[in-house]
Amino acid sequence: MTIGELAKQSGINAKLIRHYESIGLIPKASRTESGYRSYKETDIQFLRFIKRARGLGFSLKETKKLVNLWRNKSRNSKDVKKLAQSHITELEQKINEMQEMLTNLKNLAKACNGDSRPHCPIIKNLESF
Amino acid sequence: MTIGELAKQSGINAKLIRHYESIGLIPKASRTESGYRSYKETDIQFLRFIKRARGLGFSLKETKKLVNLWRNKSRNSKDVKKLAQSHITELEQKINEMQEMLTNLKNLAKACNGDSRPHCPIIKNLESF
DNA sequence: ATCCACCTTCCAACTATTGGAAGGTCAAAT
DNA sequence: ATTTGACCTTCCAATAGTTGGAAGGTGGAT
Repeated sequence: MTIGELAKQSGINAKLIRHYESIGLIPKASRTESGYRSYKETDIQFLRFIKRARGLGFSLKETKKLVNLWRNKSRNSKDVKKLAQSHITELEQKINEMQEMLTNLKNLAKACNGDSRPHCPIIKNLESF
Repeated sequence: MTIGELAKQSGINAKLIRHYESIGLIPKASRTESGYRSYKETDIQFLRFIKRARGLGFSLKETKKLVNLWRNKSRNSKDVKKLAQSHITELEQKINEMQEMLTNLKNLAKACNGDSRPHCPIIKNLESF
């Protein structure tokens, strides 16, 4: 299976698969005589795992840890949960930050006439609040 | 006023001020004979404006546009509002994405025992859902 | 004269992904 | 047999934003 086929099957494009290999997130692929990367069926599952972890917002480092836990048949679910929990906290923080930005900005935008005159509460607010 | 003093007054550190200058977000500072950057009082206001725009989540490009609108005494508040509105939309999208991640992850974490056994719904979910 | 805190520039790291350039390979059609 | 197009290879760079260090110059006080 070529990298292009794997990309199609996994939903991660070839460029990114090579990149993931280069940073050690995935192991080095075996090669054909001519130097093409060669993959097995199980690699599809592997990359899909990564894609899903990324889809939950895990960083590449966290994803790497999750992969290791996945591989480790004698893992403690505690360790997985801990990882998830800390990511949950991060997400909550970021959401709260952005939510606050959003609220502020919405209030400002509501107060702005949005016409052809220069007066603007948004600018006023940025000038000094 | 040196860059260090400006940094203290504006809340943007010296390194970043130099960087903002290098990318053209702020104009090139005048220099003393020995080559030190030299700033005026009004530069504090300027940098604070930038800091606030960043605090609302505007990108550096958007911030640059806001600076231009601020400078432009014959601006249309419409243009400011448009900028704000598109940023609001971006924020809402990102918040929604992250909120969905958060909800999914919370459900998985709740279902995970978090003990010393390997069974884990989080891993199960990543394997295939 | 020396010392410390500050300033200068340049280069690199971080996170994650994408893009291009320059070149090799495979399979099918001519 | 050769050409074409789609694929593969590596390497280097850009995106966004900030931070870090190295190597060296300057200011002011002791």
